[in-house]
Amino acid sequence: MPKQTVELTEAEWTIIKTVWEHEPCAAPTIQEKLHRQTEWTYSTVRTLMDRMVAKGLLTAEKIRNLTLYQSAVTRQQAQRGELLYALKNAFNGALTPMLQCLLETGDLSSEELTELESLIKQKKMTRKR
Amino acid sequence: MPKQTVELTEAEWTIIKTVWEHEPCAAPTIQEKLHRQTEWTYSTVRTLMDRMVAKGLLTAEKIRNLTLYQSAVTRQQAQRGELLYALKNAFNGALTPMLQCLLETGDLSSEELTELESLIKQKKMTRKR
DNA sequence: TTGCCATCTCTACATTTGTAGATAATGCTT
DNA sequence: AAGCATTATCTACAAATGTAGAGATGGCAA
Repeated sequence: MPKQTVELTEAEWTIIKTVWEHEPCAAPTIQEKLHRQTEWTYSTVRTLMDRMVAKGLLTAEKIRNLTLYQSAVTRQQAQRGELLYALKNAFNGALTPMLQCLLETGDLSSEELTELESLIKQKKMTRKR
Repeated sequence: MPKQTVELTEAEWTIIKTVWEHEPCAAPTIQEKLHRQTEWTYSTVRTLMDRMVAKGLLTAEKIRNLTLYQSAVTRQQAQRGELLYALKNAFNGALTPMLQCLLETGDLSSEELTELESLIKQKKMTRKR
């Protein structure tokens, strides 16, 4: 069964996003891809990734001299985890205020707002089945 | 000027939510209020609160033998900070996908959905001013 | 005035997170 | 076979986070 509640640190987010884009991939690859953004050395990336394996966020398979990594949680799961964390701590589990705050926070274009409306309509449909 | 990016750890969230409800208040008060929920000792609560003062999340004023605390960031600010953190890390800054994921995540009643719709309509109004 | 209770102060310590160097092993190239 | 480049291993360490005990202090009740 998949991890119930996925929680990632900021550095882990950085890593896993790159893994999702390149998996299966080796640590040096990730290091290169991130180098511009983070300046992390190979050691840093490697340590992070191995810790993530220990936590069940990634899987590693060793082939000869190369360790190939893959994500063990999906983007969806991770995103959901992040949202649930915020929901629980910042909003005491109340979804509507959270959505409200998010709407206020953002610069949404009218198109995006319209898109949201249809998402909500859709959601309404599904709900009352 | 207020802190523009507020970030709280989970323990800090627990503390500040109780402070918001009782401020100005002393550490022992917070400890009592949280006791059921967290089992934290006075020392723990106190340490946390003093660290939060150092970070500018709370303010403290000493009156004789009593230290009175108050929040230095509003609930709004803190909530926004949490959301911005999630937005940046989990959604690469893309608001719509975040909202979408949130909609999918939650058990929203039709009433809540309707409420959201009107929020969006309102937002649309404001936008095209 | 004595002692108790509430509150504070200081220090401590384990774990997690962020970061990385030094050294070893592997395997390709000549 | 030797050397070079790539990758891996192991160890380290500072800062942040979570948690708390021991002892000092101040004020009130008897």
